[in-house]
Amino acid sequence: MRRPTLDAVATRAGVSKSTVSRVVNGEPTVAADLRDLVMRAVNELGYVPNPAARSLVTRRTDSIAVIVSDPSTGLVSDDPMFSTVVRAASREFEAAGKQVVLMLAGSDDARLRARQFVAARHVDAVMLVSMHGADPLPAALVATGVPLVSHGRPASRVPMPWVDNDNVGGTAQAIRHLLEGGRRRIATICGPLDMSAAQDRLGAYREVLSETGRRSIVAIGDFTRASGTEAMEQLLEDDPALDAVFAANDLMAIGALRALRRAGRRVPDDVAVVGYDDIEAALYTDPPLSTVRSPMGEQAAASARLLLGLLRGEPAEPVVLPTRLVVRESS
Amino acid sequence: MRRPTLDAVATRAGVSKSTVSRVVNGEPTVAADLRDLVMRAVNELGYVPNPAARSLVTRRTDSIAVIVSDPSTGLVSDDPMFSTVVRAASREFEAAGKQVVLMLAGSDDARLRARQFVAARHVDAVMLVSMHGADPLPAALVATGVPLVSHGRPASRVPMPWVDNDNVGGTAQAIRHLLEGGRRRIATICGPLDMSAAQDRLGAYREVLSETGRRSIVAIGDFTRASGTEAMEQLLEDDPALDAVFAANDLMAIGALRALRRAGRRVPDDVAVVGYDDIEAALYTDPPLSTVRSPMGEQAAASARLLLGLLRGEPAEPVVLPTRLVVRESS
DNA sequence: GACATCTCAGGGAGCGCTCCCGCAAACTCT
DNA sequence: AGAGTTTGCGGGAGCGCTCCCTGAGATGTC
Repeated sequence: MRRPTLDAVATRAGVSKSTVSRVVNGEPTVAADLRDLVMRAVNELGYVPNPAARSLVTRRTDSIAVIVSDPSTGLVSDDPMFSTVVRAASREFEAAGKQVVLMLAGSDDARLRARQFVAARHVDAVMLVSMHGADPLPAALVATGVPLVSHGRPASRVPMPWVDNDNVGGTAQAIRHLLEGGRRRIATICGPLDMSAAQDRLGAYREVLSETGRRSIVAIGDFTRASGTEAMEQLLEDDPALDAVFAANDLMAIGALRALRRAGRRVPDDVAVVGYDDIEAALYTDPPLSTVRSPMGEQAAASARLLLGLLRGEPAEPVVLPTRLVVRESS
Repeated sequence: MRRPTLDAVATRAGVSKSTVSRVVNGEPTVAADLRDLVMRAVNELGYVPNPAARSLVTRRTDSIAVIVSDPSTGLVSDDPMFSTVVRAASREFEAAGKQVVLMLAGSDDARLRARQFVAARHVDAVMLVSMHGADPLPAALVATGVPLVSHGRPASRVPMPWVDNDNVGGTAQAIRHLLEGGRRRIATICGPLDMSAAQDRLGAYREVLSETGRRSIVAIGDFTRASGTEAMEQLLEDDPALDAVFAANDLMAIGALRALRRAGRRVPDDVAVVGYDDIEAALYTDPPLSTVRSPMGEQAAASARLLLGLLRGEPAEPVVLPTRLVVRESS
């Protein structure tokens, strides 16, 4: 038993396919009585348009790919960024009547699939999330001619609009705050350097310190809790006299807190800690974490809106959202 | 300028559309030399099949909806379950060549959209995540006749296979552990009671306590950190002499730790705390959290595999995955 | 060698929809 | 009142693919 088609509805309502199509698509040029007739037939038959047939002729799919770089190695992690960004973007897209196709660009294989998928015009547009600089996917997608937007400034120079938060300004606020608090040996745990957010935050840290004639103390993490712990241990070994640490995200700050606790350092008395992002967990650490609030959900929503605008033919310029320091008890 | 079609490839290769179709779909009944000829034309033209045209005739879409209940009220939260489950399921589906369409079933409007979307056969199958008992969506989806699976046993009686973890066994282990540690007044912070996981965990808590002749001390949360803090404050007020608390998930346990800290109770000396799930954050609390390890990612992957099996026509039975207590320093 | 069987390529219908075109009826205007 | 314009509906081509059917040539059988 097959689902009812436009033709079936037309026959039942005693009108033509064209009229049913017009009614279903909400065109105003249909007489009210005919419209009612058609709607009754639609409801009686439980008619739902076939999206494949529709998009075959319209060349639209009304769906948007959200492509997230996802490390294929290791376990799935509970990255709060993923949840916040994907949800916020999804809400925005769904409100605009667009379907969200989620793709994880972890392996080379997955990236190839994503490329093919977009090339096949399975989606009308693509939103890229947390791409690494070395990733060839963004450039490959630009070549398909599909509208694109990046959540976060792309690390490599690819021509596409993006939305980011003020990484430089936010970091500068954090470091100045530590300096004003009398901290003299301020270390940082930075993120993976092939990502623009990590680069920008590290750059701003260095910039502010060099302005005041202080030297940088850097350990490299990868934005995970575990890497924060490791990096902190490394820092304590490198410079046991450090009195503050700026972690490039909260997850690493949480990891650093653990390392400090195990090393017997008191926070903030011995070492001040400041994170970045202000995820919900930052409120629940002991002591509660000072951090730079980045509007992650807003950034994702703004990226989504930018892309929707692009789809309507509006121009798109990069957007930088403001950040602000939230001082709690860890600094 | 339009994308190349099957016809274009056929003309270029000097064969028929049918042959190109066979080659593209990997059918073995094509002579090797013809196959090479076709593949060369495909590559030269950059041909990618049009998925809409294909699914119009095959009545398959090769995509699967993952529908997650998402509270429309309030901010987007950084629920680690969302990240873990969605990623694990996506990986499984993508490995099987299926696209994942993510839908958030927050508002009634979104639920209606999801229903229509599935009714339109925009997807071949549906995976439901963390549905509430009162939600009419699961039953509505069953009515569409699309293959379904639920991540977590559905709270209401709807006929669909599901994968869950051993909520009862896991909770029982946790409570017995607290009893064996000499705890006498064991409270619980349970989840929203319209969810089966919350029901099962609360039921097992009550069961074990009543076996030993002890009374229940219950506060209700909603699986968020904030609700854990509130519930813990309530519990301390109701029974200041309590010496242990079992939180129905780690997020609420983390919230409870905060309330205990603010109330000046030492963990585990004054109050032992045990959570549920063993999310990564449980390792980073102070003290590290004892918890019941539920294989969340595995559960999601198993749900996905069950659904893929269903799609291949295999039968599907509910699955319950084992859990195990992980004792750390909070108990 | 005659006939049946098998293999593999091509022809073409048809999936369900949109949208252009044409036509008839209803207006408007001088 | 007649010609021109507008409005609303139906007819039908065509989107790009799959898959059934047909038939030519290769292979097998006695």
